[in-house]
Amino acid sequence: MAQAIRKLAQAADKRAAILAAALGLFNELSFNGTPMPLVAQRAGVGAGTIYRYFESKEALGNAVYQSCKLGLQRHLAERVCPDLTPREGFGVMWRALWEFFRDNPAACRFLETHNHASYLDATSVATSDAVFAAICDFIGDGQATGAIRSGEPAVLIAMALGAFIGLVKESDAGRFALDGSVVETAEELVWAMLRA
Amino acid sequence: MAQAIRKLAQAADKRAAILAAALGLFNELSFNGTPMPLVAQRAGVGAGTIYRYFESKEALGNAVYQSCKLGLQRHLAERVCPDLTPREGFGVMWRALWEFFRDNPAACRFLETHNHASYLDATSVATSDAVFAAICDFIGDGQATGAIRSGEPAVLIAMALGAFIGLVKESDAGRFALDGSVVETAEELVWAMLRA
Amino acid sequence: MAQAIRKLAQAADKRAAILAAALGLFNELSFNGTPMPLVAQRAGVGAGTIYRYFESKEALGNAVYQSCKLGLQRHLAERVCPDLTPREGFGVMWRALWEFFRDNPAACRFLETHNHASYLDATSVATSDAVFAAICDFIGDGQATGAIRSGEPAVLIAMALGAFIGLVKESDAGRFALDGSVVETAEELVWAMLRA
Amino acid sequence: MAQAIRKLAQAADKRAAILAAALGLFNELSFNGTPMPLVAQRAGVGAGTIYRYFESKEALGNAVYQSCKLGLQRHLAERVCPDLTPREGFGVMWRALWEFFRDNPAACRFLETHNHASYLDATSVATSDAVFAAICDFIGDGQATGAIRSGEPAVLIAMALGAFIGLVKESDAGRFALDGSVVETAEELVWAMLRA
DNA sequence: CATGAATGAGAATTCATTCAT
DNA sequence: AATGAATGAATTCTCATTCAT
Repeated sequence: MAQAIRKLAQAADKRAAILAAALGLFNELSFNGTPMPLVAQRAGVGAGTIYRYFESKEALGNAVYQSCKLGLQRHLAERVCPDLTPREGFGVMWRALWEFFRDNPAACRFLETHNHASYLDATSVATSDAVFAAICDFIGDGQATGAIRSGEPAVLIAMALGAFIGLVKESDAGRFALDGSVVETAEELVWAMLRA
Repeated sequence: MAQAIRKLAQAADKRAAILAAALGLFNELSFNGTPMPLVAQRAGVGAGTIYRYFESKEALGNAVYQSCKLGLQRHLAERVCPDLTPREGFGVMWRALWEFFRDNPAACRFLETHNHASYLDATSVATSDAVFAAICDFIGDGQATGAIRSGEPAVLIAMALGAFIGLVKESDAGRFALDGSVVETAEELVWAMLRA
Repeated sequence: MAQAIRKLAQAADKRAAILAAALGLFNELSFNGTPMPLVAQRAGVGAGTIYRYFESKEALGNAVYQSCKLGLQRHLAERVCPDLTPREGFGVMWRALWEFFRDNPAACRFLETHNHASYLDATSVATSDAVFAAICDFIGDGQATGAIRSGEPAVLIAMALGAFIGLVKESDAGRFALDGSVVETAEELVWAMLRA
Repeated sequence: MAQAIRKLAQAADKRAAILAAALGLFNELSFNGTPMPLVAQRAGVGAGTIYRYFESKEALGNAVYQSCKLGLQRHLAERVCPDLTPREGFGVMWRALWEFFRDNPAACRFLETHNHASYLDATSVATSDAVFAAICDFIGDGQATGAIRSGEPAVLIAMALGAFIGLVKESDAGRFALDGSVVETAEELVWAMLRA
């Protein structure tokens, strides 16, 4: 029994190592630019081993994508709290985004600065939609209280998230350092955009 | 002479056809996922012909990137005008972005929804930097008059552009239609973010 | 002791299961087209277990081949009887072939409708030669009594066996059903070919 | 124009070289045991070149099969002649088989001593059926005149062809030399089997 | 003894690039 | 200058075999 658990743990470790290696390389070289043997090497496993955990490169790409999206979802869900004013709620969400980026920069960059259209499967798209919808609900609530501007929630979210991703991309391009104080200022700016 | 000009015109046509074909395919399949023979086919030229106009696939990728970026730059430069209030100036720029997207959706998507890090050369990066800097200057001017919030211009630009790109990406994801009225509303929101 | 016997029995079972699984798969997918893990799966054993019973895939292929050939040999030897007229003797042998096919269709198809040249070892070839030689002797006896045509026995056997295998192959191709009455008729035809 | 023809000729040469190389190797190593690069090497072309002429290894296997079958069909069709007695007609066909083997031993061995079930496509099967049906017609005609035994033509053909293939296989196994005199004798034996 | 996860050499196939025409 | 057939290195993926458990 203990043995079986150890095996599972090892398998989970390998799976995680492969996912982590793939995430890093997809960021550096893009999905299509990353050879599987390189993923294997960085994960410290044999090339064939990847195929014990993932059906194909495409499946690996989707697994990486979903693992990142679900990580973000969990991160947000853990921090969101219903008993807050809209302004406080927005602050929580914005800082959650920031913490997610700070703690998982690779995941955040992979999700948001790459184009996944050519390989995402239906499950991945559904996952992405679910996360987006969850954030939309939050905006909808704020609109109900009159604290947040009226208008299609999806449009507001697209712009607010876009602003955050813009910060990530341009700081990656070396135009400024994305530290806590910038993020704090940015929070106020985005709130100025959203508030009624 | 007339012949020489006709030849140049043909050559320019072919070059343009190759660039256009590559742009479309890079958007659909990503840079690394696009085979050169497919570019040739869609451009209506022989595979070898591409190499008369571009040294390598990487060179083609950079040419596409620069052609798109310069298109954007030209588009913006043509519309910007020094004798406007900051609010008017911002409106001009925002609508210029929108028109650029409306008239060159492929170029806009390629520039902003893909990650080019693995193949961009120094010239491409410099072009990108120049466009960004030009927009920064505009913000700096507005800040000087006190009409635009203080703070690092690059950060403001990153967020404003990010909001626009967020609209493009999420509308592509089918979350809403990106039409003129949405863009008009969005202009106000972003101005709310930028104004002092 | 009882334990040791049980173990042997289990081992024999596993060996037999592996041989049977391999035989079926070699027929369906050919020797080179059959993966060892699939053999293991169909035999209900672990992939590594096969290598406790057989040195290599090639050794397994040879074991399957020899087991089939020896099965055929035994089948024929059990039925052949020295005190018969040549015609009766031929009838016995022909029907033995037919029964072998009826009772072991996989073995018969594997032996006779596949080309084993690329992996058979000396022992397998020797086994095959021995079976062929045994049948040749039978023909030689018939020739001695004048009941069977003169001529090289090997040629006569090649043709008679060939006719039988032709029936198997073409019935497998769906051209007719190979039932007892066809085989009975065929016996007469082949005898017409062999008799003096 | 002359140029275009030359190109076609070169392409046909390459295609033929690939088919010939594949045929030889499939005989030696079996279809599944033959690596594509080895086919390329023996054909004197690059590995990628094969895929300009054949979609996949399976397609190559089917092309080889069909080219051999059609070669046999042509060979038989050229020699068959309606104005012969059944005995003469059979002699013509038997010798045609023999000449086909003598002139195209690789094709004959590939067609008849290998099992193609795991990769043949519908076209290949149809080709095979057509050749078999053509030979069946011939037997049917002989039966109509009363010169050939009654019974299902397919069964008679299966046995007659089987006898021929038996000669090929056992001579390949080194049991005797398959020369003209053996084939002549064999003709009589098979006729003894077929005649009324 | 039995297992099956792990491996890496080798398989099929693709594709950036060249070059004879 | 333009072509597109040819190439072979590189890619994705498979599988015979091993070995820790």
